[in-house]
Amino acid sequence: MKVSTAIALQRLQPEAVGMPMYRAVKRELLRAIESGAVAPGDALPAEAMLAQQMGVSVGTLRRAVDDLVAEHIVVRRQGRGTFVAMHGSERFLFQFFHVERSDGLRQAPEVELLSFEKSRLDDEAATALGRRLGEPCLQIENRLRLQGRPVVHDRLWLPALLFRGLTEKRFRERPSTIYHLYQTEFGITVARAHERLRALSADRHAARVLGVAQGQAVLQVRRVALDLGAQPVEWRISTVATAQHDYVNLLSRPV
Amino acid sequence: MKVSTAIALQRLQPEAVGMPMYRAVKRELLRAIESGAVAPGDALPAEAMLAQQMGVSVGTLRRAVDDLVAEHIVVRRQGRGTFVAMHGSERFLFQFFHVERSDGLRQAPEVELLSFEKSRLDDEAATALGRRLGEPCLQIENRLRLQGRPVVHDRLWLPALLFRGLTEKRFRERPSTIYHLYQTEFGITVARAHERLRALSADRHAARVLGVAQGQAVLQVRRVALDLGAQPVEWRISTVATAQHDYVNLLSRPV
DNA sequence: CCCAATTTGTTCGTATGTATA
DNA sequence: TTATACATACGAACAAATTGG
Repeated sequence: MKVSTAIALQRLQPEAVGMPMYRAVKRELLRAIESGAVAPGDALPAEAMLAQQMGVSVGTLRRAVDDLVAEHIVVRRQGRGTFVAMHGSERFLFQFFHVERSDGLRQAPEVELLSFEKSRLDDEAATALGRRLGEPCLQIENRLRLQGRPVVHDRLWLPALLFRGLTEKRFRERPSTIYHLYQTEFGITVARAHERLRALSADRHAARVLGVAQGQAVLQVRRVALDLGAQPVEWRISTVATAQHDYVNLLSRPV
Repeated sequence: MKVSTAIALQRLQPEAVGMPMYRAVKRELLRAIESGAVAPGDALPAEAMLAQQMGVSVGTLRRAVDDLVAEHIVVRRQGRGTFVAMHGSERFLFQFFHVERSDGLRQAPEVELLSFEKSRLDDEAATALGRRLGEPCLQIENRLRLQGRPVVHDRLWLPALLFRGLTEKRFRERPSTIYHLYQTEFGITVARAHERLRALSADRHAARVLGVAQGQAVLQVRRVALDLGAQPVEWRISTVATAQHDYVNLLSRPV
């Protein structure tokens, strides 16, 4: 694991910016992370070093990092350093996967690839991704199992321009989560997402994949995933069989 | 609006507590708010005053208040003060109401009371509320309209012991949201909630209330609302007609 | 096992800026 | 205008966790 001792950073002048210093510092750090100057998993330079480089006090630097921590963009470890957050199963489960068994049992799903093909963005996907209709994309279909049972059917649309060189083989042989693959192989970090949920009747395809009766009520989750710069990078429609599982949402978890 | 100039607060000794001072300060402030020493809408004493009373620096005091702000328990207003957060339509919409029209239009619902009766907790409600089976409760049924259309059917279970003296008249004639009523009339502040969502087929009752076909897929939201001390105070089952509306969830909103 | 160096975590105090009444 | 309150920024000291010798 690389430890950055110094990275290219702007020295900030007080008042030169129309915002508080700690905001400018945050933007500068974000820029360095987005640009790849510090890769996921790497440690940032120490706080004292960063503060000196950018010409601000340690307190101001920490204020900026506090924000990045709150957004899960970096993680602090006392005695070790501050690291660019990496996507892995823990974070996936915590931040991006909301389905668990009705009795509260929470486990990582087993993912099974159903299909992988080059395609073009339809109207809905193009709109969601803020891209042009008909733009080339990769379309991927997964089935997720929990406790051995098929529970989620995922369909993903990825703009081909953002994922150049992604093949079925590379996708299938990823060592960790999908978002980990985006991050390590394509420099795309999913920072947050918007989801819209609705109930509908399972169509023939979804029913077959999930092993439920056609017409059965299922939960549909439509997600746009955004990168660090808030640019849409993935459009996903998940269908969830909620006979024995729930979609869980915690409103205002305690700190 | 009352402005507290001094409230009963413990003076904290460093090291006397097995946690950082700012955590102890936060707990002490929470205690004061829970006890009603500062009522919702009231201003806390100024930061300098609080810091002096509790024997900590302003920086430490602010660190504690930062946490309370993040949890929406208090709100700061520069130049005015720090206020105990009040439940109102804005907060309701922002934190506890997740249904909006599919095109993204977000409005406060019109609420219509369908029934109000004294009852007893069934197994499911008792479990959710952490109370004994058969304990007296109030059971309330509402219909919520968005853009004139019936969209949500709510059933609420309230432990009678926590809402003594709540009558249909008082409930019906509340001037604002339900959570505002809990807060102002019963000293119960809903601070957060857990929700579990699933899809199912509308039963006859829900279908009639929402004006959809029986057997139509609808979204069911089961919510436990917790007060400041994390005690369950309300159990609610909402049924949402998602033909033209969605349940919206923002994962990691930016700060 | 202990020590020393490094890094983040906590706490203090002070000064100045900005918004409000 | 003045006073008050929160917001930003600085600098310093020590505590706690980690790592490597």
